[in-house]
Amino acid sequence: MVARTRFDDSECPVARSVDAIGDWWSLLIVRDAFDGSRRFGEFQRSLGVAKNILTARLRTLVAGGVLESVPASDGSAYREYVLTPKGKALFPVIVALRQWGEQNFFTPGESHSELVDRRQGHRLRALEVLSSDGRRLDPDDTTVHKISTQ
Amino acid sequence: MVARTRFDDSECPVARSVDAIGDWWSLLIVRDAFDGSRRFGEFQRSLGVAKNILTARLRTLVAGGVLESVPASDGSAYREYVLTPKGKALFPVIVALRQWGEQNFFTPGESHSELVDRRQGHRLRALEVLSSDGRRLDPDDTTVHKISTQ
DNA sequence: CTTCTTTGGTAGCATGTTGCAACCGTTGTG
DNA sequence: CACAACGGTTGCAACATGCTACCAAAGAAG
Repeated sequence: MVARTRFDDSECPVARSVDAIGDWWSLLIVRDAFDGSRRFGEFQRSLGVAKNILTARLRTLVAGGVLESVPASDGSAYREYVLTPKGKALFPVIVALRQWGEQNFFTPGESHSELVDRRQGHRLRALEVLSSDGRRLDPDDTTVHKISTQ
Repeated sequence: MVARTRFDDSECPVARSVDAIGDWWSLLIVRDAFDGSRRFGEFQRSLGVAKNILTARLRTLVAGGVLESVPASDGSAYREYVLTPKGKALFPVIVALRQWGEQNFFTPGESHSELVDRRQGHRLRALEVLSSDGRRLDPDDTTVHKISTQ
């Protein structure tokens, strides 16, 4: 599916997002980028992914405007991969997946990595889906509308 | 990767979530479930996915506790697939992907489906990542901590 | 109760993608 | 200058995907 079936033409934003990211590896690359990974080798060691796959995914992410290839920050001749603004905008997606995982796939007390507020070292507040006037919304409180924007 | 490489043993909640969902089709199935699809045929027509793939994905999602197979609500002998509480907890993930897609992959004025507050018909508020004391957090304001919970 | 259609799959096969291991040029290091 | 590390590329085997055809059970029509 990754390369053959495309959702680009879908009018569902979820489908376009999914298509733009590419596959799960790509999402984990983005996660690592949020966690500070920048270099090819860092991603490779962290993920344990085959190098040819990593190469392909990094290329896709750069082509899709999620990552950007920049000169290495340490002055070496190598390059680094950093999140673009579009990539950083994936933050809520990663946080949402992280919180879902924490709540559903860890037994209480089981060790896991944790995303914390840098200033206070505290865990983040759980994401909330809110209406425009600030009410907390459950899935059942929402409905999908086919519209022309305008 | 979907079936061979497993992230189950990872201590990163994002990886476990990704592994639990399975693949992109599964996520789109979940999206459709949020949008009201319940029957095999509904998912199949909506997604255009091959039936054997859909069969496999539905099974995985049921096995993973995301969906549940229940008797059809219309009294027929067929079965329906509905979100479990764990599945409904994916709501912020879907909303986050949707908002990212809306903001990055549609030209202003381009038609797309929209998730609205059922009560008022308004668009949802953009998801915000917040600290425990309610400050809005950017990716750079956070850091990943390896901890033992407790 | 008989036939036709819909539903919800399964089976087999061609094709595409993934993962692995080996290789390789360039860059950094002692 | 030698040697290791980095960042890939290539080829191949194994696996997963997508397509089409097929099929049994259920529902609808008469």
